[in-house]
Amino acid sequence: MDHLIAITKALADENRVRALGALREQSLCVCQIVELLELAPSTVSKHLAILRQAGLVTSRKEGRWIYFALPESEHPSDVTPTLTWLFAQLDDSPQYAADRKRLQAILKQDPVDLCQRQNRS
Amino acid sequence: MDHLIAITKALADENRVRALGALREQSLCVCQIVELLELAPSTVSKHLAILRQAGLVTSRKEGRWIYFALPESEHPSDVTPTLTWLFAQLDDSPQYAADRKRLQAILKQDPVDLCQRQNRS
DNA sequence: GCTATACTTCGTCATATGGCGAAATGAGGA
DNA sequence: TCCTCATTTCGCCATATGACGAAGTATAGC
Repeated sequence: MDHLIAITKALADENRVRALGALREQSLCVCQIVELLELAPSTVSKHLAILRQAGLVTSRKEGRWIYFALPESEHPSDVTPTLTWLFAQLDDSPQYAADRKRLQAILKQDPVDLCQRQNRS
Repeated sequence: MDHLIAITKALADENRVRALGALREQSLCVCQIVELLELAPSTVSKHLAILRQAGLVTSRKEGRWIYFALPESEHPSDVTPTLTWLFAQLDDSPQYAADRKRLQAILKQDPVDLCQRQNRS
């Protein structure tokens, strides 16, 4: 029950749901999610930590960057049904559609530039 | 998206999830859910209002009693996939098993007695 | 009508949550 | 070694949430 509630609490925030939606197609580094959600890096970092503790995302360090991704579906503690349900709910959402579109533009930019612009402001 | 977040927020509380689990088999009046959750009637009422606003339960007045139930699966705004997912998650939960057992005992009691005992304390 | 009572609404409180900026961490490159 | 910089952790604040009891609503029964 504790794990289930950790999952539902993690999903009970629009920005965290949007982050999951963004990770549906590919893994992303923090600065790309910061760019999408337009929140402070520290805030996004906290959101991602909550998602990770619930087992809804994994993170992998690659040099100075940390990439977040959805867990492998082969993983034992399986949150796949949860994500399947969530994405089904998301498919009709205008917010999700808008995020997908904006994400395409973000992915075209160099992550280095993204981060530097975020630190400057 | 707003509706989705209303649903996830409604599910982000253990007592509300337990209430949904209790309603899986049959509809219940408020005093029966009060008895199960061991919370003040006013607290339970608020929880049920949140579940109702999210469309996860319906309520039907019958004399002095108000019965809560899961929505009919034929209903247009369908939360069935949500409840299906939730119950699948719940099936392995010891808390859910314990609640089911306790609920059997509660159902054997006269609701009138339940309510009167709750008002007395 | 009046009373009893099942439930909801209101007011209040303690704690949880989500936001930010400043400081800490840790890996790459000069 | 020292600096840069992507990310996290910390400290703080405003608001949201969950709990209760008291007061309000509405219905059954006298």
